[in-house]
Amino acid sequence: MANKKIGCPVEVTLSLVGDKWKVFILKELLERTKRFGELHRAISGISQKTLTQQLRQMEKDGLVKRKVYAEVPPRVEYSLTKIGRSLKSILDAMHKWGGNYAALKCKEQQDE
Amino acid sequence: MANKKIGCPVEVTLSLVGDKWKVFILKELLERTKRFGELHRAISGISQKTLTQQLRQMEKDGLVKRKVYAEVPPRVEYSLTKIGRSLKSILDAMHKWGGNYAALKCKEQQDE
DNA sequence: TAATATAGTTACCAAAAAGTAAGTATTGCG
DNA sequence: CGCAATACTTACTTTTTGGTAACTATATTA
Repeated sequence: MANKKIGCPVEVTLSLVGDKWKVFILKELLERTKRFGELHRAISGISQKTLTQQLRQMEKDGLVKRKVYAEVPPRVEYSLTKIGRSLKSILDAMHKWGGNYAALKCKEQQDE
Repeated sequence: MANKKIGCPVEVTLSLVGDKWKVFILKELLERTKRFGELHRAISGISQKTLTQQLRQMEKDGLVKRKVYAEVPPRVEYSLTKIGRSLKSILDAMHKWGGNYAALKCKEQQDE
């Protein structure tokens, strides 16, 4: 498949934050640094496995920083990097557009 | 799953354009109105089935208009609605961010 | 009359993503 | 000693997504 390799910059962005789990994680971490357990409780419906996977990918992508404390029971804190925080503008744009769209659709339904 | 129902506006947006096929279709139709076959040839790697599915969903979502001509062989033209065109700003934001990110990553690699 | 072109649809199969549930590691505490 | 707490990891299963290839419908054209 020719489109498998991510070429276009839009696809780059999409591959980094184009799914709901990453958006949820981003939203939580934009608030503040959080621990693994906090994230798990905050994002209802996500499994440990998926949360770990997404966080690891985001770490690899340079969006998230993972800090492990040498304690028992273990403590791991996740925070956004500068690049990660810069995604806020994208989320804001999507938020604004989505809100607008929902309002339009709502009005449309009432007209029927 | 509590997050299945799309609540947050960001998710609304993501559900409408959060995958590569829809982005590709949007890119083609932002150029101009195109026929089914044109889209199929322009978007390398997409199958007829998937193209149809995505177009139908986008039509349902009010992003795309489907115009059927009563001809044989059949002619069907797809174009963006006003709402569909308004997604350009989102794509542009993603394009800009993605380009920036790629440039950063590229520089980073050279530093190693 | 038979082939052609276009825009699909359908049945079947493969791959990817995500959930479930159980297991791991470690140290402090009772 | 044995249990609690936290952050995972792993094996297995389910769900979702998408591909392939064959089939359809029909006016026009040779």
